[in-house]
Amino acid sequence: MAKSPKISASHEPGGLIVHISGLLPSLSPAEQRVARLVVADPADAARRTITDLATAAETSEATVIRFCRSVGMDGYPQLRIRLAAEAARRVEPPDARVVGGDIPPGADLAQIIATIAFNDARAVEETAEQLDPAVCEQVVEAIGAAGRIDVYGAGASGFVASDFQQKLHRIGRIAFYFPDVHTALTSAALLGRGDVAVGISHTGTTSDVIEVLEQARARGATTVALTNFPRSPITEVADHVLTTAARETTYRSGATASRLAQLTVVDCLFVGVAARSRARTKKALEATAEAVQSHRVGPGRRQG
Amino acid sequence: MAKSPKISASHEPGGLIVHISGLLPSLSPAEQRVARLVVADPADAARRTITDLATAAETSEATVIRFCRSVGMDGYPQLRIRLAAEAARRVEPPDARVVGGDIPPGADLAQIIATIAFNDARAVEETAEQLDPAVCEQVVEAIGAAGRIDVYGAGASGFVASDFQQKLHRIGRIAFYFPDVHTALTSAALLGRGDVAVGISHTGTTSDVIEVLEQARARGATTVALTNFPRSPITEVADHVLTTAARETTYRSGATASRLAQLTVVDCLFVGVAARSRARTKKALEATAEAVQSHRVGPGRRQG
DNA sequence: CGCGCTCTGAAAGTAAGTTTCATCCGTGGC
DNA sequence: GCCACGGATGAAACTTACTTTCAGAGCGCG
Repeated sequence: MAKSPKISASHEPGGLIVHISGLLPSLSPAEQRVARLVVADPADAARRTITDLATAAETSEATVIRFCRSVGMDGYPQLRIRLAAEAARRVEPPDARVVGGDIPPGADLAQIIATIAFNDARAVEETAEQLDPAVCEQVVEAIGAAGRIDVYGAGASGFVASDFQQKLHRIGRIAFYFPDVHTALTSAALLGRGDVAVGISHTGTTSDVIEVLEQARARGATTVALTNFPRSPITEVADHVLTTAARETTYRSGATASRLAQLTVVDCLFVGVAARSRARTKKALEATAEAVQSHRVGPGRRQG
Repeated sequence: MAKSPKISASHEPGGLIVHISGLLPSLSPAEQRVARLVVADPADAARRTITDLATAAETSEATVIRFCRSVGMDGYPQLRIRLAAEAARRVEPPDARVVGGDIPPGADLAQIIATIAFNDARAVEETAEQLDPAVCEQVVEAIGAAGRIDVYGAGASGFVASDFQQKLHRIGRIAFYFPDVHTALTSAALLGRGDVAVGISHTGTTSDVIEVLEQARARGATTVALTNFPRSPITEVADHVLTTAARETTYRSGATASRLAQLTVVDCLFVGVAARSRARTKKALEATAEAVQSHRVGPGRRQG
């Protein structure tokens, strides 16, 4: 009874393979053949059935089971699962990611996708990391208490501005966005104390947006700038500056990465504002959700 | 026939869980119960035997097998192994992150930011992981060769559609976006062989977009759908289906996460198309960059 | 109201995993 | 040299897990 062939492996979640190769010399010849197969290619072993593996190791199923017990598993299924898990974990590092910014000319689409996703995700994460919660808080406060909110942005940043406007509108705040500079200027001229103006510009140098923000500030509104560059001109006309962290990249994927970063910031502000007044917000959101319901088709089930 | 209930999962080494949650709404009730258990705790599911899992989901083994097939697996053992592998890989967030998606009522802004950023970045990464390069390739080909490209999208997806249109336009492709359904329908009616129509809808159930895409297809155009749900109605009128992988979240941050995922896909397509014809693209990009230069202030670099 | 449809679980059937046991083979005692 | 012993091994019996089949339930539709 004392002769337990089972060597506990439960305490080492990570090192199953190592564990097995350590035990290898202490195993019987037939079990060693099994062990070698397993160590050589865990993922492959995990895919095999016990009969399959036994055949490959030129032995019987019984021996494979004995092997499982020898390395501390209850049975073959458990070994399989542990192997699969182990294999998955150790596959990760060898992915030579194209971390740089630019896409190599000869890249295939899979590579392009990986690169873009990496950069995009990175931009989002890094933006969040460097966002100053205190500044956000102030902005949220200002927006939450504002009589009216104007959001400015041109070109690519215009989409984000428009998105922000729509979000605020959905939770019942009075917000505007103007695709046209002149209209925006006019609107800015009508702002006053307690109102908020948000200017979005990736480079922070878009003169249209700066001008409008300046105007808003002159009228007494609280101004907020969202840009990638903390010392760009737009920051000079802003009471609060929020920055994104899209690396300087080429025109190619950079544009989108910075957009995503901006959207993330906008989302944070939005949720912040929404969280400030749960009840009112929820009601507004439900109302708008219902409004579009009739434009949805079917139950979304399979084969129509 | 082409319409197999099996949605290929073989090309996505990482995104099984995401894949499953995307498929969730298209599954039958009993299968959904199984799916939810699996998504909620993949590692645990991998440990269970099929009978066990069936019992836990209050259904029969047969249903579990059906579920396996529905998500593209050969059988239960394969699912188990894939789940184990997946679970192992995602052990990453051992920190008590608010992964669920929803924001707790008492959360402070820093927490909110962390949560949002995490979910957003996640959506981007997971979308890229499960994107099928082969399908992308076909879409890129089609767009690259198209006489004309129409991009459709309503509401939030409209921003993305518009973004895509603008991108394509910037590299010299003839692309259109219509904020209005009727105009879009009219345009779709004018499409023909060799043209491409792209429909964007997160839920895949937006009737306006589906109708327009259907129209485009009837006219002989190549149709592309971009949605989060691989079996939603919109996929039935599309020649190529691209999916995003934003988890089902509440309206709050979910909306932005799905937007980011969509933008990432659009960006991939864009870069793909651009890469197809470097020379022409580059010239077009430089020209457009110059055009907005006069609207920039100062030296365009940081220190304003 | 009945037809056809999908969804579902019970039960039968098959394959996988586990145990048992007889055999083999090397070792050491007599 | 012969025999008893014990671990290692695989064949076969056995058990459990997985898969398929099928009939009934429920639902939408004409």
